[in-house]
Amino acid sequence: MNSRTRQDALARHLRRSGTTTVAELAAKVSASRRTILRDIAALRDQGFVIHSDPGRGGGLQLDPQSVQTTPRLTVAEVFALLISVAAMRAAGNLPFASLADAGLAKIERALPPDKLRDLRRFLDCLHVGQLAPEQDLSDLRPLDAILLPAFETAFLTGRLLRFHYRDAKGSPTLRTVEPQAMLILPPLWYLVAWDPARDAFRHFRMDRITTPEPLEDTSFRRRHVPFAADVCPYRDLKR
Amino acid sequence: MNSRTRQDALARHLRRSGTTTVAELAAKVSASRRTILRDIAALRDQGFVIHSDPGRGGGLQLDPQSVQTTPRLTVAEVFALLISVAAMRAAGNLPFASLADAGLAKIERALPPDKLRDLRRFLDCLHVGQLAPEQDLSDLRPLDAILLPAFETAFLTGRLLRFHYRDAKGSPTLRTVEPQAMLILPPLWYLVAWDPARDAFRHFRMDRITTPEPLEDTSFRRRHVPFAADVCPYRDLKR
DNA sequence: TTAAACGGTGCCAAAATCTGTCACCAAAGG
DNA sequence: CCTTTGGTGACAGATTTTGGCACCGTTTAA
Repeated sequence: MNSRTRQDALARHLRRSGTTTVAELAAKVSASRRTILRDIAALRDQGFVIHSDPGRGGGLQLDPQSVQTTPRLTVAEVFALLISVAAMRAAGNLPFASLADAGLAKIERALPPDKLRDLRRFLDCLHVGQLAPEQDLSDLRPLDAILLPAFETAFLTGRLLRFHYRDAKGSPTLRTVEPQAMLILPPLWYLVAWDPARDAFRHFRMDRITTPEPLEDTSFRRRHVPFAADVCPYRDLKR
Repeated sequence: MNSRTRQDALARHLRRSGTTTVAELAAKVSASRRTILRDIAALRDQGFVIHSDPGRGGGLQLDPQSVQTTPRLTVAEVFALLISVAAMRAAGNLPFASLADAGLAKIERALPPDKLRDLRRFLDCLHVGQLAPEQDLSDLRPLDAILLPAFETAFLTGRLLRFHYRDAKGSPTLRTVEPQAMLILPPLWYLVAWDPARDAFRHFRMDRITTPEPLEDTSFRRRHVPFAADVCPYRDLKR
């Protein structure tokens, strides 16, 4: 057994059983008492707080406060979490927001710098507001997981986006547009894009978009997006 | 230099510089070519995807997709994130929910088992629904960060909770109640509790609660919470 | 008071592992 | 053909880890 894996095993055993003795641990991982004591010292160096009581009935005890959770997330999962929280802020007052923010900030800090830049650029295209109450939500459907990576590449590399769209009346069309922004009006999500075929801005409800496909063409320019009532069904648009 | 720190240094250098050769890395950490190649193999074993091109102009290239971020979160932050997402689900359809869920599942898995049990018990007391539209939201205030730890201890250890409350008319009272459940009707949060002084269930809007204080008394019992319109201003209550 | 059970430290030799060197192979490009 | 690049196997020496030992301080029970 490797030195590192043995120390991990010791930490796991300490977490499970409230109190243990050095002899027990030695039997568990089949190592000598001396080695266990050295490993305990190493764990303490790594920041684990391990109380020890000498004498009969004594033993080792891991302070659970000192154990930090270190999940391993992929970049896409971090994207999804941050976008979700951005949407939640739009929904109203977010309880315990400061704690959740602290957690998200830590998650952000762990991103590699290029991914962090991408993330900020992506979130810059995100606008949140409150939906006007008279909106019809009867045909709302859950969003497809394919949308996120497609939108990511389209926004980050500035590509034309082609997709099938089913409008409010249910008639399907194939669109090829310049993606400019995303608008969150919970529970609805919109893609705000310039439609070259119509020479005008259009907003597309995301749950009506299927089979999105970023094209090779990156020749279009960023435009100033007019967030006005005649373009999007929003109320009180704010960042 | 330690074997592990050297491998970390190599990973860092690979992340920064797009393409590198073995010879460059060897010069960087002043180790032999053979050692570098062994370290590269170890990194690949650890899950890093490193492309390699033989021949002139070739070299090593780290696939950024394979780099996982490993933030260090405290238990309270994980609580806050999970509660926030529970609230968000209540707000409507959650975009990219499957990805965010995968991230949260990883975060949960990294929790120590006793904390995970606590978390599940706490979330069991959480009920979400949709607010009836006629509700008055004019005096909505952000929640105090002190509430979360107080509610945590009250629910997990089953203690009486004492707090100051300011009702809809603005008149302040001091309450001592048995906390039974939490109700989320975005953007409002309610504490559902049995009030022994009135011998009945009461719901308290959380943003009207100040200075919560868990008492020593743990003698009360869990009750069946009636989520009915006459108790809570909810619509379509669902888990 | 004594003895046993517990954590903790210093030391040293044996065991295990890591490292560098060397020879050599395969692929790519001139 | 040669050069440049990654990749593998083998082996001896350097380095680290490990286990055993003696010993210390504390606590508790006999």
